[in-house]
Amino acid sequence: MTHPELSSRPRRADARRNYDKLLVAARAAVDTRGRDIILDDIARQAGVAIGTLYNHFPTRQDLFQALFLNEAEELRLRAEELADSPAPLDALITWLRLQLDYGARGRSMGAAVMNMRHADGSPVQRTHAAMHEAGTVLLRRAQATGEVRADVELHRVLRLILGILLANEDAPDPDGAQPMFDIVIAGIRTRDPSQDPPA
Amino acid sequence: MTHPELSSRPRRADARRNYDKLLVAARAAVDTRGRDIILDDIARQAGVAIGTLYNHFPTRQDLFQALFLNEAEELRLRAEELADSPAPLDALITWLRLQLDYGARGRSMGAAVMNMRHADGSPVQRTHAAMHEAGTVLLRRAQATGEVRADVELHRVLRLILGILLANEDAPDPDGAQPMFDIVIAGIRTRDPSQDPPA
DNA sequence: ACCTGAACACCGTTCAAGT
DNA sequence: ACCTGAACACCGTTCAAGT
Repeated sequence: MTHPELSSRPRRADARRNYDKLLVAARAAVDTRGRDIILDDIARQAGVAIGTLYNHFPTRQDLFQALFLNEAEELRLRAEELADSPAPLDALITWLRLQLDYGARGRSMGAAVMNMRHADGSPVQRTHAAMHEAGTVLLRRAQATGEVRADVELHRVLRLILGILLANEDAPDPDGAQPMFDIVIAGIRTRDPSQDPPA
Repeated sequence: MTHPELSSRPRRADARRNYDKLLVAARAAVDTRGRDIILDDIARQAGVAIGTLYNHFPTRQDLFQALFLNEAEELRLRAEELADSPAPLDALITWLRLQLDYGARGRSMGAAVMNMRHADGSPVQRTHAAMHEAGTVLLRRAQATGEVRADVELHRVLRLILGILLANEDAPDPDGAQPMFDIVIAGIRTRDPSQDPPA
């Protein structure tokens, strides 16, 4: 479930149990309340004292980071699976769609965390970099066919997807993400259809 | 400065002074702290008691709405000025760029407020509707030339621009808005350049 | 018709004492 | 090496008393 080499999961058995219970409770809290989680509630839900929460996660960021490491790892894996698809453009779009879906589950907190600056060599930074590299492969392949513009940079597209998630959170129309996603996809494709391969 | 017919600006002179001082202080607070304004600070900065702030603005939303009515009015005016431009696509892009610039000034709170659902007939709702209609004229004109896709809806484009603003707030690269904006513009244009008018 | 500020509630964060 | 929870700080919100 968690990644021993990346997270700072404690060694002592009871501490590890508390750590895991906190993550489960925090994940549930984020799914319902987004960024406005109440730390006291999470600790109570996990059955530990508030000090224990602070012990494992000194800052709010530490908690969020631990929560979404797995998500980023999963997205890296999905990118690697898609990397030998015979249809590079479809593979890229599929993966970007996954970014949108994952983000919607965690109330966009995962994408938001990955969008921030992180200390070099830190678990988040390395996990993010790995996901980013795997996604870049998909992008380069789609660019090689001439279907996606050569000047497109992955981090801008991912940030646009984060923007779609954020802008739809308090929106009157909660199903607005898909058409916005379609505009972004259209925006990274080459304008001249003659560059597309034969259908 | 404020719109008598739209805002609920008080009639009594002293109350009106307090109301205005609160708006000035609130605007400064939003510019620096974004959505995380501290109501106590605003009241102190305005030189009134906290109860007076609540008196004029029962909820946080009321305060934000009062703050950004003028901004939406200005954007409506700009759209009307651009409506008889000889270059419809440029006019639309110019106006969308203004949306981005205005949003960046108020830490995206203005765009966020306008993106929410409002009670029919309320000042915000009417101001937003007026801005939206004026912008729709620009969009329709650009669609009539065949440069912008016919299925594009203005509120989705505006929400994408809000997304750009939100996603760049905690971003490592604060100048990332422009290239993201360019992708969105490319995404609403027709793919086949033959539909564009001669350059 | 509006202003004031004390009072209360809620949540975040620390830290001395414990195992 | 970790857990506990009381203690404190901070901020939001209400409301009785005032002008």
